[in-house]
Amino acid sequence: MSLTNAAPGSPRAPEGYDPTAFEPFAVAVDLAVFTVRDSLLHVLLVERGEDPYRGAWALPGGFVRPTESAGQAALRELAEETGLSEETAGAFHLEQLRTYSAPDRDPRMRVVSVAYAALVPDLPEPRGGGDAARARWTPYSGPAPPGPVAFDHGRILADARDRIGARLEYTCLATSFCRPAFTLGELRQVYETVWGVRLDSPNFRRKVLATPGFVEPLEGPPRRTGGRGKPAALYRAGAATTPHPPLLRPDRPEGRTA
Amino acid sequence: MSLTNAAPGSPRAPEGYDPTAFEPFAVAVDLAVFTVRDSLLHVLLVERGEDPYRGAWALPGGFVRPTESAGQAALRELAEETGLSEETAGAFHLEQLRTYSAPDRDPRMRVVSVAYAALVPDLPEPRGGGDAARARWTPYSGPAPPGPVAFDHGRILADARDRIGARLEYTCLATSFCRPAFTLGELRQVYETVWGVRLDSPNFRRKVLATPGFVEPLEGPPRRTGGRGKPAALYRAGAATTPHPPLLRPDRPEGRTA
DNA sequence: GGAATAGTGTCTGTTAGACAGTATTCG
DNA sequence: CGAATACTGTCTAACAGACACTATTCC
Repeated sequence: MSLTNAAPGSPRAPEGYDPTAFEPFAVAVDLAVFTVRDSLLHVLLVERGEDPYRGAWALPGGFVRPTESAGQAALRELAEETGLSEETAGAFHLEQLRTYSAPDRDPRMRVVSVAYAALVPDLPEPRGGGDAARARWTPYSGPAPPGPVAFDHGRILADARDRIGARLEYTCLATSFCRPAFTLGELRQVYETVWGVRLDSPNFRRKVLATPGFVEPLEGPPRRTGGRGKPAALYRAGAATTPHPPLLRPDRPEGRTA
Repeated sequence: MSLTNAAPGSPRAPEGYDPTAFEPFAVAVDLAVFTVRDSLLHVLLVERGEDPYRGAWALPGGFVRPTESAGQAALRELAEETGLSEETAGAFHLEQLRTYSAPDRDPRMRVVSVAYAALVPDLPEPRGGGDAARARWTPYSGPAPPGPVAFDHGRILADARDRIGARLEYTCLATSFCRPAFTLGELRQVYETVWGVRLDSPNFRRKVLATPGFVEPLEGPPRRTGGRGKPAALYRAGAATTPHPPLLRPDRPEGRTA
C-alpha cells in the first residue's frame, strides 16, 4: 500500500516515518530486447561508457522521469535504442517482467529497477542518437549469458529468457518476433530458436491453424521463403492472444501423466 | 539499467542527470494475501486510518526500508499482518506480481509500489500489533472486487487474482492454500474455489497422483474430512513445482483444437 | 436407510506425435 | 536429378472426461 506508515505510532513506522527523510530511491527501467536473427536468439546490449562497469555490456535502460510511469519510460527507451519513433516502437510487444531491488545492486546509490522484455522482428542495426551507437545485437542462445554484463543484468537477462520461453507456450506472442508478413516456417523457427528444439512441421502447422485468430492468411503474391524450396503462403498476426490448447514444449522429462 | 544517464551529453539525460536532484521516489510493497476459507476465496484487507482514503479498505503494505529489498519488505509486512514470525511466514508462498508506477497513483507524492501475492492456509483471525488490528479477511469470489478500495488497489487485486488462477494451472502451488496435512478433497476445493468450477473427483485424483512429488501420502491416522462421508487419506505437499501435464481449467470457450 | 464423501475401475471420443507421400522450387 | 521446403493425409498409442460402482462414515 502507500503511506499508511505516515501514522505516528504505527508498528511499521515507530516514529512517524517520513519517506523523504530517507536516502532517496532512484527508479529505473532495464530493457531486455530480444529478436530472432539467423535462427539465433539475440539480445540488444549497450557498452557502458562510465564507471562502474566501464566497458562492460549492459541492458539498455534509464531512469523513470517524474511525470511518466515505468511503462512509459520503457517505451521511450525502446524507441531511443532502436532509433524508431515511440509510435512505431509502440507496435512491438513490451511487457513488464519483474522488479529488482537488492540494496547493493548498484554500488553508487539505491536504484530499484523495473525490468521489461521487448520482442521485436529482425531489425536493421540498432541506430539511435548518442550513446545508442554502442548498442549491439548479441547472440544469446546457449544456457549461458552472452558474456560478462554489468550490475545484476546477467540475472535479469536469464530471467527474461526463461519468461519468454514460457510465454511462447501459453500466448500467441511468437508472432511479435516476425515481420508483418511471415510464413509458417518462419514462425516455427521462432519456437525452435527460443526453445532450442526441432518441431515437426506438419504438426506445428496443424496446431497453429487450429487456434482461430492466431494467424490470418494474406492474399498477396503467395510466395517467399528463406532459401530454396517451395514458396510458402504468407500470414499476418491475428487477434488471438491465447492458443488453446497451449503449444507445449516437447520433452520436458519431469512428472509423467497417467 | 542503472545510472548510465549520469553521463553528461547522453541523449537520455541531456544535462548530467542527477537522480537526487528530482523529487524523490518512494518505493513501497503491497500485499495481496489470499486464503481459501469455507469454499470462498478471501483476501486480507486493512482499513485505512489516515487520509487519503480514510476508512477505505486497502491492501496491507508499507515502504521498503533503505537496507532491505522489496522481497524482504514484503515478507516483513506479511509477518506483521498475520501476527506470525518472519520465519513462520517465510514458509508461505510469496511471489512478486508486478510493479505499479503511474505518477498519480498516490495523491501525495510519487510512490512506486511492488505488488506481491501471498498464499496462506486458513489461519486464525489476523492478529498483529498496532493497526493490523484493522485487518480483516474479505470474501473475494465473484469477478467483482470486494468493494471500494484505496488507491489502485482494486486493480492490483484483480491482477493478483488472475495471476493466481493462471498459476494453479501450471504450478503445484495450490498446496500453499492447504494446511500441512490435507485430503485430496480439500486440495480439489482449492481449485474449484479459485477457478469457480466443479471438478470431477476421480479424474482430479488421477491427475494429481500422476505427477510424482505433487503430493506425498502421510502415514498418520488415515482419516478426517470436512463433514460426514468416508474419512480420507492425508497428504502433504511434495517437492514438485510443476505438474506435467498441466492441470488445465475446463471449458474456456476460446480457440478450439483440431 | 439416506446422504455425503472417498476411492477404484472402465469405456470412449479425441488428440498428439510420427511419418508417408506429393508439390514446387533452386541449383 | 537431388536437395530443400511446403503442405496434405493417415495411422496409432495415449489421454481426458464421463460415469458406474463400491466403501465408509454421520444422521
